[in-house]
Amino acid sequence: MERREGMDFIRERVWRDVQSGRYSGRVATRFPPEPNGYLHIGHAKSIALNFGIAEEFGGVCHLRFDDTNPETEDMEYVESIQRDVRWLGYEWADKQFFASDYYEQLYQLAERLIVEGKAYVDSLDEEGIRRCRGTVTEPGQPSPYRDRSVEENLDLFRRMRAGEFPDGAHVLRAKGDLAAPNMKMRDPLLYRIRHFAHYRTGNAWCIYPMYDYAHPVSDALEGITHSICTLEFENNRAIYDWTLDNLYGEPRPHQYEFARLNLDYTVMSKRKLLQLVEEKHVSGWDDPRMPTIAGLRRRGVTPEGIRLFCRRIGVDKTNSRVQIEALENAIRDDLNARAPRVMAVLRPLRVTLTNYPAGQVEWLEAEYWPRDIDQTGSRRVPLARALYIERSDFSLAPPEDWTRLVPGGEVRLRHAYVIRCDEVVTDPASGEVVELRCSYDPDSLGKSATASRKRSTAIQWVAADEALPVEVRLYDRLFTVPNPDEGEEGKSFKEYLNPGSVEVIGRAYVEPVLAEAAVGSRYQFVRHGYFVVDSDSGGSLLVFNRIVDLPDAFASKLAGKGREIRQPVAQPAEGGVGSISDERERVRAANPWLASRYAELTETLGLTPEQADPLTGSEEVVRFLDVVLAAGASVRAAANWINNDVLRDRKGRSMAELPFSGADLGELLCWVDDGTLTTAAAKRVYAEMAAGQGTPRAIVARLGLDGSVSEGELAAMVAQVLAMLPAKVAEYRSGRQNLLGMFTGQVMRLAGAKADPRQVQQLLRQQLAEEPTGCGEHPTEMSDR
RNA sequence: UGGGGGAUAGUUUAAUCGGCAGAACACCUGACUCUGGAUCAGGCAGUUGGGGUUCGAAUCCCUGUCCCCCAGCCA
Repeated sequence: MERREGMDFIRERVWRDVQSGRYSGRVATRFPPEPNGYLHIGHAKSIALNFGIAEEFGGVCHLRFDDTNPETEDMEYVESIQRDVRWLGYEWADKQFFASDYYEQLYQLAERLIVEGKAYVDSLDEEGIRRCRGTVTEPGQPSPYRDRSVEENLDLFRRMRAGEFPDGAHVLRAKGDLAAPNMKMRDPLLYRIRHFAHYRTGNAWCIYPMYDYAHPVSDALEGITHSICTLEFENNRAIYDWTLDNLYGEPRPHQYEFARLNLDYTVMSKRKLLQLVEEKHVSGWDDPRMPTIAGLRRRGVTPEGIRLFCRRIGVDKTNSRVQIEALENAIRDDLNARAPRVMAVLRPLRVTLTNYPAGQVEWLEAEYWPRDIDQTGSRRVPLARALYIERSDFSLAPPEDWTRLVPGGEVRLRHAYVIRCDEVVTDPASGEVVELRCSYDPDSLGKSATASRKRSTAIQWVAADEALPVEVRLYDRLFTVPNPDEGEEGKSFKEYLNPGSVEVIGRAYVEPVLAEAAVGSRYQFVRHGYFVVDSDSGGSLLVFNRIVDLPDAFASKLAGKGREIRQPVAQPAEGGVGSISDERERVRAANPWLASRYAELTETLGLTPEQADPLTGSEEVVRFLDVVLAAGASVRAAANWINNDVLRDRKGRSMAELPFSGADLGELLCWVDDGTLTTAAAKRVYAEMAAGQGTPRAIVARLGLDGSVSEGELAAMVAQVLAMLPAKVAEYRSGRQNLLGMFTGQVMRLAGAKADPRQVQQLLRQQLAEEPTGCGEHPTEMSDR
């Protein structure tokens, strides 16, 4: 783990914690599904993140079932989750846990919170609690039960556990802050009464902990270091921290949030997926159109393909929607190297080779792999007088650039002969083409194409009588719109279901060699896509699922353009009222002294309103400014430095808490004003001051910023930098002027802050302008001039 | 509306805490090909708007805009 470059923000956090020894170098993550549904591709992102981090940092990842709600959870889901995580290629060994195993500890810890006066039993009903919670703009009101004694709370809580009360009679709540702007902190619920048999603990409990309480404690119990969850839990972090700060000390687990995955043309919420299953819009959780892990597996996608996809989409905090093409492409990239090629005809058109002897069958050698795949192997394919080719490989009226078969034209049968279409037989009634009568060129087998045949495509085919009839299921996106969750007003996501999301071809033909294909084996049907043998195969009938099709450059060209481009939303023109500056304006309106100082700054001291505004928002800032000015600094410098640097460092504190005084800053600014220090040097000094490293005078002395670099020294450093970057120098000379900033940065790093960047740039321009002495290809030699 | 989070090519994302805006997918050209696949070469295209500080800003300051989350005894 040397390089942090390219790490997502969570890995970077973990990396820093490992470096700093925050957890003695330990890394423990967890994947915490609730067993109330099947895992989907969004979970795969989380699984890859949590297990991936554990692998990369030599840590562990726990599989924990977050089962705190008996009403929705079930063993079936536990088993499906185990199966899916394992299938994705992750191993948790003995690190499998259940929140339900912690019920007793959770309960004891809750009693402790009660004893410490941090939790209470509330006897308000659901409606009452809701009313007392307030709204996002109004604070909540305390429940009349909030001030019960510890004894009473303890007694009630124990009787809750003992089953003395019906559902909803009481709850245990944390004593939070009812006025907290974060709604989650307004006395969050810790326990509720549920007389409901739990799938693991049966009737042992009738009170169940809430997520916000059970989750952090479970993390702590297991020694988790980094608790990674999705963005919608950001507000819950406050309770997470509250719980663990009260029950455990540092080092303790901390929560980090990332954006969940959204995929175009599908839905990703468990509720909606459950609906699709229960209402039979799909055949089950493992319907090949479902974004579930089970569905993807049935579809024929490999775990490696899914992991490749997860790697490519990355991890961030930005809400995003990933294009379905990204998934499809990862799947293809994975399958390309592992699926042998075979021929299949999905929509057959009969071809008779008129000059091929009836009754003769010729078995031709055919490679399984194209040249560019590093695998070998072949099978034999039967050729006979009667064949099928793809209907779409023949055209009576071909579009421009057509390279397949036309009347009178030739085409290569893949792995076999070149044929010519001599006659087209049509159904007199419908006009439909029913048969092609062709002649083959016996001399064309294995011969490379002659110039005249060069532009023909090699099409797939099967021998009509020898081919194996199979069922083929072609899957397409489940929904007709990219985001079914956000359709028109009042429309359910189900109204966007794609009626053509599956097409079953009851009788397609494949090479006889596939007769022995096992369930789950994957092939590329040449020019069609990747297919897998479905578990519905049985008896004499094989069933193939299309996993993903192949890009078809010709088809997309014919269709016109590529995918539609989403228009960015137009931004309304500016206007409106700024809240922070508004606030300052209100302050000034109520404070004549501030108002007069604002007027003075703008009218007689030459500041713009934008500069004067932040300076006059409070009296302490104005007083600070006065001290800076008294020390002799110019108004302009004082205003800029206070606005851009001091106010940032003060954030959330008072001016008095700054580790330096106005006089210090004034002194520093004087040196800038009179040229003693460069701006760059002053920034450096200021940074030290802000870090509490002493007075400006002391810092200048300590860093050796007094005095200056001689022009000669500087010129030498410039030359040295240019010598180290010959390629960049060449680029610059050929016109990439914006490299000057990079050169400047390099020299400044070498010279330290006391060099004047303006002087550096002047020297750089000079040296770079000098002609490369006739050795443009060897710019290294330019260094010592 | 209070609070929390977010905004970099069409999409998903990098950029060593102020110094070369880089990649992948998509799209377009071309080469190659017994898959209109793959591969290879090239191209199009970006810092949410406006001001400021600085030699230099995606990054710092000010000020707008847009998007997401929170008022379950779900997780």
